[in-house]
Amino acid sequence: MSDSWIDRIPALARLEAEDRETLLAGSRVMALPAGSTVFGAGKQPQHLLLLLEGSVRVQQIAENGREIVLYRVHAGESCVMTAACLLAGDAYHAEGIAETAVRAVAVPRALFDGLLGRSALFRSFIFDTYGKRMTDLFLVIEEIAFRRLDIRLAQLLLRMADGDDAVHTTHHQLATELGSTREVVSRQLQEFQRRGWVDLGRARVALLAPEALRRLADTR
Amino acid sequence: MSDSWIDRIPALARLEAEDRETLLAGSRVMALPAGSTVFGAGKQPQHLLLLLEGSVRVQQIAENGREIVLYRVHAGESCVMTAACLLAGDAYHAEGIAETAVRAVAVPRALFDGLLGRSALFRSFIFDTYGKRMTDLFLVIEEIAFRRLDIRLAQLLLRMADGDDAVHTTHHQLATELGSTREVVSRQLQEFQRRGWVDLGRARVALLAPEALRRLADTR
DNA sequence: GGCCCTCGGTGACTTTGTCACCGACACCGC
DNA sequence: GCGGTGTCGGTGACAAAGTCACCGAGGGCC
Repeated sequence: MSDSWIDRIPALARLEAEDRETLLAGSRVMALPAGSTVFGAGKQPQHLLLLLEGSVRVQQIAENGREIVLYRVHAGESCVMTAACLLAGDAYHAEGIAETAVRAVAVPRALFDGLLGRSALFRSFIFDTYGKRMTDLFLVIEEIAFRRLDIRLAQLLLRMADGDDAVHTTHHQLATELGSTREVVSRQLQEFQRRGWVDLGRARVALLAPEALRRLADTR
Repeated sequence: MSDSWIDRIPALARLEAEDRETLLAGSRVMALPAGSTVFGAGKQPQHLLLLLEGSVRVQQIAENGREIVLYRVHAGESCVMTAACLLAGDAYHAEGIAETAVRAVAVPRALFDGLLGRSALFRSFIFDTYGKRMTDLFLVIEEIAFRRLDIRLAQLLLRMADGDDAVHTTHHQLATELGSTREVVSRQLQEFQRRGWVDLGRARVALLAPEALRRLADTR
């Protein structure tokens, strides 16, 4: 039991030996290719997912086709959405997509509930993520309801930039991150380009003046 | 122990005698006047709240003063926000306001965690509310990001109407429910009035043609 | 009556979203 | 190389929503 997947999740590495054994014995490690649908779209999961590697993008899709990214689940985190909708028996209103190849642990429902009962550590691990997701959603609401798009776009570009100050993403993807539409994002990017702040290519935005973007991003 | 506040919460009425006693002994019933701030605005609570009577409106406020109602906690429900932010140690991003006079039970943190461990029933009670809140937030995001305001306003009016097809609310309050602004709501209401669907008075909207509003509310 | 605060109406303007359409580019098979 | 096909992004015209500044009407209170 010395070197198992449990040690990849810091919050769980300190589980008591007994709980650790139960978790290891009862759960199953699975691999998912990039782009696969982890949950949602009607599928009713029977497991709690713990992410070991990769990241999962959770997004909502409206019937008119517009999408918005809600939050991301990263390695070492649990996907409480599955837990909540599982235990509450509620239908999904969002879907999870593997952004990269993903390795995850599937914990069956009964084991999940049992561990919640036995281990205070496991409980606080789960509740932590819960609170985090909640906070994420509050932030999303605040952004789309109250903040200007140009400011949010500037922030997004800075956040997504690689070491060479370039963003390799389509306008459509940027729009989805912001809960907006391609046309609006395109026009805003053109405005940035007109000001000499960025250079636009196919599925690529080069940041020529990150400081200017930063100034905009920092405005209230 | 025959007739206590626990019996007001159906999900907890079936708690085992022992847990029931612990909960009764360790928690405290409190009363709050209408309009008081239940949580938020920097206050860090040390209790989980269970609502016995009344309702609490949870809303977010931006620095520019715009507000949006996120969800409501009703009698018989727990305010998991307090729990989550409590256990995660996270700061509040929302505030809870008593809409009516409120009677609630404050469960200390240690007792809350203990019960989570001992009682599967209590766990599922808490997780149910968690899932419900999550779903509420998804709905809010979908609404403000993707749905037309006139449709949402029509739905809101129908939902808030009393027995006489009248809504006793200011335009500002309606705007807060929708995450919009007073001017926009005012103009939309005037459009409804122009069509003969409503009659407007001070802090009052009379629904003259609920069927017409219903038709609008039902459009995709 | 005078004061003050809340409530709502209004015009001019900006920002954001929608719709329909178009051309440029990349990849693929031949 | 050539043509086909799908993705990507540019565009104009317009509609919906939000912003700003200001105004007047009502209602409670001294």
